[in-house]
Amino acid sequence: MTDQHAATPDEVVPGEPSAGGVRRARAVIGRAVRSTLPSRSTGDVRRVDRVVPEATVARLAVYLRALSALAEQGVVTVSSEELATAAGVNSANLRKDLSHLGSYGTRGVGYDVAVLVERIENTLGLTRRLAVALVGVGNLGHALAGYGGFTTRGFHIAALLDADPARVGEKIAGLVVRHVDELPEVVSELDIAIGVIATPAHAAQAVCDQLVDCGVTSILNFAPTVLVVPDGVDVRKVDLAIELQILSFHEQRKIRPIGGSALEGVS
Amino acid sequence: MTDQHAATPDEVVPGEPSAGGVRRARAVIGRAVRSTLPSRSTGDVRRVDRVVPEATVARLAVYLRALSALAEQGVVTVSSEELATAAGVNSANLRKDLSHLGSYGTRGVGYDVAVLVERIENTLGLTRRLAVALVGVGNLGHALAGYGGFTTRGFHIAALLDADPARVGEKIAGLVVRHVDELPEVVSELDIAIGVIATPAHAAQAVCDQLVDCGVTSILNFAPTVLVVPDGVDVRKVDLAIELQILSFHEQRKIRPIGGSALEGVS
DNA sequence: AGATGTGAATAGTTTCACAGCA
DNA sequence: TGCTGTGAAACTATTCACATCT
Repeated sequence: MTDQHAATPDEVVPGEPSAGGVRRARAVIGRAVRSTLPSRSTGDVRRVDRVVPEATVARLAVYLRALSALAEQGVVTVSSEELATAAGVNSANLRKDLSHLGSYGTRGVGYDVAVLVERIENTLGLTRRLAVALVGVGNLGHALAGYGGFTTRGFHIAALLDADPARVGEKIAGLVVRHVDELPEVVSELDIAIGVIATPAHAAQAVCDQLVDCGVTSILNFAPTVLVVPDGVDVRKVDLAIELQILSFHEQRKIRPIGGSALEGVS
Repeated sequence: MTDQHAATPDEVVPGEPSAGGVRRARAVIGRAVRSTLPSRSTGDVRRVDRVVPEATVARLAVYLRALSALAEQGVVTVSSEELATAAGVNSANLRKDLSHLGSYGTRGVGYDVAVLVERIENTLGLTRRLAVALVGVGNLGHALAGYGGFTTRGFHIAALLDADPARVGEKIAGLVVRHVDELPEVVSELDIAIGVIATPAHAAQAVCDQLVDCGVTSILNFAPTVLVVPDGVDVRKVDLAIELQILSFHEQRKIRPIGGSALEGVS
């Protein structure tokens, strides 16, 4: 199924039951995902069918970042309390999350940072380095191409594409921009696993269709549009306007009436 | 929820119960928010205390965009089915969402597009135009400054700031970059309601603290860091690396074993 | 008829609280 | 003793199914 997702965290645009062959992307958040995991980082063969809830997956990435920072500082062990604080979550939530990956902590002690890093990287599939194609090198795409975010572990931008002939041939961040019509060759030659759409809204669906036709089944969409994709394609969406509007909603709620029985707290 | 939130939906990094005075940002997604609403777009005085769930708020912004497109096409009425399709959600979900704003549909007919637009804009607080300050005009910040996303209804970028003296004075998108130390004056002079952090990770917490000190209580964070903020401050986060890692997780799950009892679907 | 609005059922997520192990 | 791992409880969200109204 497909995932149509609002970043955001949060985020959070749900799926829809099927109608024809093509349906809306399923919500990334909300459903647990069956996962076959090696049960230990030692080379044992036992495999356990586990379920990692969507909400947990999103947080694992956060834990991973916090753990990497700890590892750099030479920290060897963390308690759930410490790591939870660093990640901004409740410690019980963290323990529950980690329990979905198996038991890797030591009671009375905590978690071994290195072991946990490896375990999470494995779960998220970050041992491979997935090739990313970025379509649309306008304002935002240009910035994304040079942004450090992609060079994080597990990904590399392998190709830049644009529909504008004037931009084709331009060199950005060491890559030459190719025409979007070359997508089929680019995808197969470079083994593209993830497509990032940073085009204007009106072009996004067409680009998305092209990506899907080329066999790309994971898409990150920065264009302010709902993408329609076939089953089996995951779409996540990052939408500035929506984030701002959500903040606006809460901002509005903060304004206290003058004689003020203020709204209790904000939460 | 403090919204420490992944665009994405997913996002979806929860808050944490208090510990000292300063706690983690509360999760934006997950808790309903009490909202005092005028009950009709007619000028009647009746006010109803309603609750709008967080998940609903996030979707209202999506509905709004779809409705605007419909309005431009001259469409006067939509059914929940049509609008739900355009927004990529289940129609029952949409109806439930809208029911939180009151009853604005007509049975047997559908919803009046214009009425619904106004109703949602009101709920999201988009009648005011909130002033946004963008801190960090590096790669990403530069792009955001020029990006159309902010000029969406309800917002305008009022100030650009950076810590790098070499960048101060530069003119971007019609605005002169000011030094981040001028934040207090900038915030009060321009009545900044939302701070956008597009700095490197290591600078983000300091900038966040400055914003909060200046009285800004809504923050959109593009830096890959968990921000710690006092109660009452909302943080939403857009995190590229996390989005990619979530896609990676699902990508990994798609790979079928060769003799393959494939994993059934992906969901 | 046809579509809304909503109670009830279901599903997913977070938090509590504590048993159990190091 | 201290911290993990986890059942159970609480809460939030989604979907179904249908009464209700135009």
